[in-house]
Amino acid sequence: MAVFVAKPTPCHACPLKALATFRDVAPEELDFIQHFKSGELMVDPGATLLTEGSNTPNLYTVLSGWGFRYKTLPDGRRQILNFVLPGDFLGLQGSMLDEMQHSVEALTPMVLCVFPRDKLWTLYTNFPSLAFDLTWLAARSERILDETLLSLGRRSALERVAHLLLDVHRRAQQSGLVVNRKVRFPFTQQHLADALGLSLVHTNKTLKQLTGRGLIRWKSSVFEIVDDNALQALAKYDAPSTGSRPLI
Amino acid sequence: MAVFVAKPTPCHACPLKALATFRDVAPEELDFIQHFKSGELMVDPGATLLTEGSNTPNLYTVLSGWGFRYKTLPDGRRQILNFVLPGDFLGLQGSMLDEMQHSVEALTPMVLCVFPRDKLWTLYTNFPSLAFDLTWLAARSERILDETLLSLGRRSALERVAHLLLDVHRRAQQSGLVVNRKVRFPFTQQHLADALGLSLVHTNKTLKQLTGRGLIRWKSSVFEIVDDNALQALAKYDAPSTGSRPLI
DNA sequence: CGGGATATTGAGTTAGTTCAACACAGGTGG
DNA sequence: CCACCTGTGTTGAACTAACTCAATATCCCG
Repeated sequence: MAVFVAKPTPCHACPLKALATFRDVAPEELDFIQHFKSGELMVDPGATLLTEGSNTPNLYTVLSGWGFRYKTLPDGRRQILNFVLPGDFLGLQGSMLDEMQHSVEALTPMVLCVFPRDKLWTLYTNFPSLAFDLTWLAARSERILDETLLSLGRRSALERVAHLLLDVHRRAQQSGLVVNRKVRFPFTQQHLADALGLSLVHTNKTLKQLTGRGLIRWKSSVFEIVDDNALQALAKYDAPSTGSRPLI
Repeated sequence: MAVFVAKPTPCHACPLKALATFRDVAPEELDFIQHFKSGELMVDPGATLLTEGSNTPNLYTVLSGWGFRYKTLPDGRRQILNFVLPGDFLGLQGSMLDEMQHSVEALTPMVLCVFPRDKLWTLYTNFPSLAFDLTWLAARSERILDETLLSLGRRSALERVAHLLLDVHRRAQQSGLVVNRKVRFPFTQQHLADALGLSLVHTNKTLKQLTGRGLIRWKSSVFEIVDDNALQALAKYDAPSTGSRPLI
């Protein structure tokens, strides 16, 4: 299910550091992060690593693997808020406000960097640059949510599917998961549907349409964008530029 | 349109401090906020105070008045991301990431506290408690967006309208705008529709239904919740508790 | 009192849903 | 190695929630 490792990879060998999108970290910042980190968590696919209504004592950075953040209604309807990829930061809401109001589930095996919440305050007092990074991360996910909200509220199914695929693809690319224009998508059409606010059937038909028009290819979990320009035009997609992102 | 006042109300007389939901601020924090604040901005209804794609040199706290945050698609479709009430903080995305990706428009005359972005870093280095507050605010708006996303993705029109009304009502209450169970709503049904991802006509019909069932009253801009319990049950509404919020 | 914005209502249309059947793939046990 | 089983994907048909169009009513302001 989920295994905690107290003696993990040291931060100076962090796999995320290699990625182009991350900002340079000063040695003393890295030292602090290392000190802040209590261990690593390894999670199996399908496991729930954060639960709505509960109260985690930890914060997490995703080192590898995919997951998704979601909420449910009492009768079981599920809305996926966003997919979680390497470099994403989890659990801030639980630490800042009183409790987590969403859940997170793993789609693949995941490795997470674990930070105890009670050391969070030292981060704010001793490392303003990292505190700034945390706010930066929060602002970034807010922006992503804004964009998703626009999609669910005002884009047609076709535009919506196109937009999500473009966005997931771009984020996967930033995490170095796109090889030779191809990514392995670890989620099902049901996950897509729940992220898009559509039914499974209609999601399927819409995907079919995108494939039929020669815009994408998605066969046995390998996904590829065939006609990037056409897809972007259809989705009214603006690639969000954010500058380089923090490591923590 | 918009007038900047350099010599405004001092922070120790801040109208927000009186509200129950705000946390106590230490005198030296208040001094810093005062120092951080460069003036006040008075905005007329209908004026756009932040524009998508632009780059504000300022951050704002809403002292009084209503507004809304929104995004548009190239063909004009508009999605209202959330309504803006006193105590809300604006412009963080513009300061953290490179540019604003949404706009903000005033619904009533608004008074905003203005903070220059270039002093933001001193806040992080000198006042970790306030830096923490900023992250707290970002986490809070993220939570609100999560909830909205669940609504747009998975709630029916009736549930959705009910949910939004409950939420706006609650936030208005926290800002001290609810008197005798009644609030003055400064927005039109078109605004509601754009916030809900529904058409104007359907929003109207749905409101009618809520009124007909005796759940709400909304006549010449005065809004009132008649049957709180029934409305909450219908909306599957969970009142989010956050503890006390920061002043900045 | 007139005019523009907002709200209301009915009628017809459609995008997306639900239901139901079937196809396909991979994984397991006999 | 095959038969089966379960989860996922695909497709058609019928249905409906929400949309668009269009006309009318009401409100507010100068």
